[in-house]
Amino acid sequence: MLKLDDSFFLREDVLKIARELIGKILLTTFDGKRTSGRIVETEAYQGVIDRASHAYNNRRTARTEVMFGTGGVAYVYLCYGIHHLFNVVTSTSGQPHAVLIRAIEPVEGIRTILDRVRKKHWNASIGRGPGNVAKALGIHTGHTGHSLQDQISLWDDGARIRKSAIGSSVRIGVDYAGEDALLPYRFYLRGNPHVSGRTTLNR
DNA sequence: CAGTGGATCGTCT
DNA sequence: GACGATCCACTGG
Repeated sequence: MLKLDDSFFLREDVLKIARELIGKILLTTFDGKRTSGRIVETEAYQGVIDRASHAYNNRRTARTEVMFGTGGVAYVYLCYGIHHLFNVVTSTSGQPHAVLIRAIEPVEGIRTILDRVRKKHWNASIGRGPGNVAKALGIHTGHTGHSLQDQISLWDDGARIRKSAIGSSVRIGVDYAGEDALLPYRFYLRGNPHVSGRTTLNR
């Protein structure tokens, strides 16, 4: 296992980073409980020029400020009052790019994960969808701004994903973004049961 | 499998 | 005061 260091996140090409994160391991250690999952679905949000992004048009607020800072940290926000959505902030200061982690296939700490999602038995929906990713790994809005080298970290475990195994599509739930809603900025591991979204999007 | 509606609250206007 | 980078339960085919 090789930890992804800052140089991975500081690059400018957020689409490339979103694609490369497919197959990587997202690991958290909270209260001595270690849980991890393989990333099987991501979405890129391309800063100020992307109408789907919270940072569109240089929109700086207390909430979005962290995206304008240096990459390699977490941006977690509350959606619909219920769901905590975890993003990886990328690029250098001033370029508010981010990658939303939309689905994981759980790897380590299955019992802890089952406790967190209040399920008794394993099933393929665990880790499916961004709200469920954060829930399974214990990530919440309080982790915004935290470095991705500590309690939350990303790893390359050596798994090699063929380019043809990664599909792309439009992003989910961004209808408000006008023509930017049509951009193919969502990436997923083909055939993986933990991937979210309609089946027609996942071919 | 697809479509619908309710839950729930921080954030921004 | 409106709404959202969602999820689940439930309906019908």
